[in-house]
Amino acid sequence: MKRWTLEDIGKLAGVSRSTVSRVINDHPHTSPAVRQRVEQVIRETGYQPNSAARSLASSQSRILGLVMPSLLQSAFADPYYALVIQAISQACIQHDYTPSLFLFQNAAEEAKMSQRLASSGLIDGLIVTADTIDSQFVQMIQPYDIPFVQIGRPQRESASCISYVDVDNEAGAYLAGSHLLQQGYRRIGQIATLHNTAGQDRDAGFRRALNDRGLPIDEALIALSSFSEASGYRAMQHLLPRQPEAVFAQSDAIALGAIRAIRDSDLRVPEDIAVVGFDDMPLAASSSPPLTTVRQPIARAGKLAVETLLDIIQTSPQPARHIVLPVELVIRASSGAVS
Amino acid sequence: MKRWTLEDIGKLAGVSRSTVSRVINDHPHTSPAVRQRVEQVIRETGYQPNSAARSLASSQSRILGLVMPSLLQSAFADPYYALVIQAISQACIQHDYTPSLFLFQNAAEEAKMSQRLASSGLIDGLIVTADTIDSQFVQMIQPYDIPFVQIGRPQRESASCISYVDVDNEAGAYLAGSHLLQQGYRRIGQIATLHNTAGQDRDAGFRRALNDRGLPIDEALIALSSFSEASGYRAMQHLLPRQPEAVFAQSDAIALGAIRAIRDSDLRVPEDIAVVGFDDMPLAASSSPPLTTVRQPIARAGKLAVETLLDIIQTSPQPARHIVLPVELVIRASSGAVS
DNA sequence: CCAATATCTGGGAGCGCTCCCAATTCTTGC
DNA sequence: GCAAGAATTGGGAGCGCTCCCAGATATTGG
Repeated sequence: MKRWTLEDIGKLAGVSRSTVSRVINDHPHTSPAVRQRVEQVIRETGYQPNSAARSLASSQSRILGLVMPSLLQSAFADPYYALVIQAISQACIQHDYTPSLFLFQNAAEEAKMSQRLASSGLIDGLIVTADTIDSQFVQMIQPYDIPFVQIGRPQRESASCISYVDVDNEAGAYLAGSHLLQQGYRRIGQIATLHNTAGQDRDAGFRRALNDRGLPIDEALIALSSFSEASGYRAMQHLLPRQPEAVFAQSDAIALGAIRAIRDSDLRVPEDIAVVGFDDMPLAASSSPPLTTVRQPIARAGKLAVETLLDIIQTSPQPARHIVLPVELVIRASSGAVS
Repeated sequence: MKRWTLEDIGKLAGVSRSTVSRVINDHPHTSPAVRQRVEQVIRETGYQPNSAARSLASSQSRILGLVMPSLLQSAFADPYYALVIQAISQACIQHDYTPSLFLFQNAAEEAKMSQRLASSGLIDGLIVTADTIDSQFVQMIQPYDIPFVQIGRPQRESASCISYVDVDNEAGAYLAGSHLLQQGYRRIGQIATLHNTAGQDRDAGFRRALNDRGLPIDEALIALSSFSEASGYRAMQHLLPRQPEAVFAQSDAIALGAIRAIRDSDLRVPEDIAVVGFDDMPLAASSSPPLTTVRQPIARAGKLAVETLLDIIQTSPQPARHIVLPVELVIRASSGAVS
């Protein structure tokens, strides 16, 4: 297949380069007859404009970068990331943008790439999922003027000047905690992940739920974990001797691990210990028992992140956009509310 | 931050555009003194070459596309894909290439994008994970002359002329089957996924293992499934009434679903039914019981796919490269071999 | 029917690089 | 000490597009 150029197509259609360009970019001031003829030729030749030339001339690449800094091997296995990636990829394609993926293993890689990402012009904007407390990535790209949006709340100091799309983790955890209280449980444990902002917010919501009912927080019933099944299992093993009646796990993966730990000790869910998760992953509905959990709209968040970023690119970075999506409690068997 | 150009850097270093270009691209014929001066200026300014201009002039983008056609929402949740993506992203960055991700939902999207991917010059090469029997994607890009590598064996008709990186699914399933036979099991079931080539190969290996021991295949003990936990659960439910002594599940996700189904029927693994999986996902080692499974080198396969693709790009598409990686059996508790 | 305006079209300039060739400078050998 | 050759360096051309302006053509009103 020949590599056609605008000029070629123009010649074949009997018009100039510029006219073909106008047709392709849907600019006004082209007569319907000409437009049709050109479109015909484009269809017949299978012409595709050269993206490099386009980028160079228009100084925009129509490529969006998705950056996930310093993920542990296991952390990335959480289906959460797969869903985020999928949603963003979808949204990009829908808006005729190309998604590029940057998964970094360590700070050195981040540093090396941040400059390139920000100033080679390869990428029009960045979506960053850097809500771990110690991630430096956002600080590294802020000095550059590349548009970016964070998924998840940034750390407090910088939150106001950074655009982000988040889900209402605090409210979700509040719902989860309140639900367990409503079921009559009093010794309620939590498996928490405090090294990212989502975990902190969920922790805050959980505590507020207990406070609102006048229940003191028993710190011995709070176990720390990372966002993985195995780590949820371990955390639950620590909690078991303290005999909680119920546990709020900060993610579904953690909840699944916790359930496994409970069953391995020959206890039943929810009869002996009730469990609530967070995320509503596909797995949650079909686990044994089906998991009561807080549904967060991951796909919508991803889509909104892309659209917010495009808005920033097309209009102006100021003011920073802050979007917080509502979540809902999905009640299933694991919390003892349904048989 | 100013957007520097080669010309700017040249002026600052007292040399010409061309010399700076030579330094950046590590071409020979530059005096050490000049080279050092230029590198100094580049460091001070933070200059990054404009990728669009580079692509246009050199007609290569240093972008690799990763295409995953028509994945169901749930299929993508399988950590397998996350690991593949991670490995490929890593390998790209290592080789100074940028990975782009194309997840397609349906055939229409595939058709629309295949042409663009193949002939806009945006992408230097493609890695395709299209081993489902009915995927048309490979056929759609074959007419173009864009280099591509498939992960997983292509369908028979086209396998010889397509470069691919695969793992030895047949041998792995043979190992799994033989292992169960060696444990003394005779009524051995299989949960199979036949709509992709990996599943077919695993099926063949499993059957060969049984055949080699003179055991007839009981088709009633073979249940069909897709690559998901939930679907493994359902398949196992079908198998349970037939009372298999052991089950070979074609993936770890399926195996986990099967184990859940077995336990939900108040049977034990491995005492009542032994289970072997395939993949050796991170989860497999820490499940209850730990899963005997066939370890496939996903990260290595991803890395090799990238490197094979780069080799094709840099040298020639001919002859087609065929790489089949060995797998190994990892024996854990679920097959009854260890206490 | 022609001037005035609105609509359409063509071509020059330029985006920031790479590639190539010619010009310049530096070596080296006899 | 000077020619022949090798190592450096500079600048033109061009990659395929977009953007803009000027010229051509069509449309309208008086």
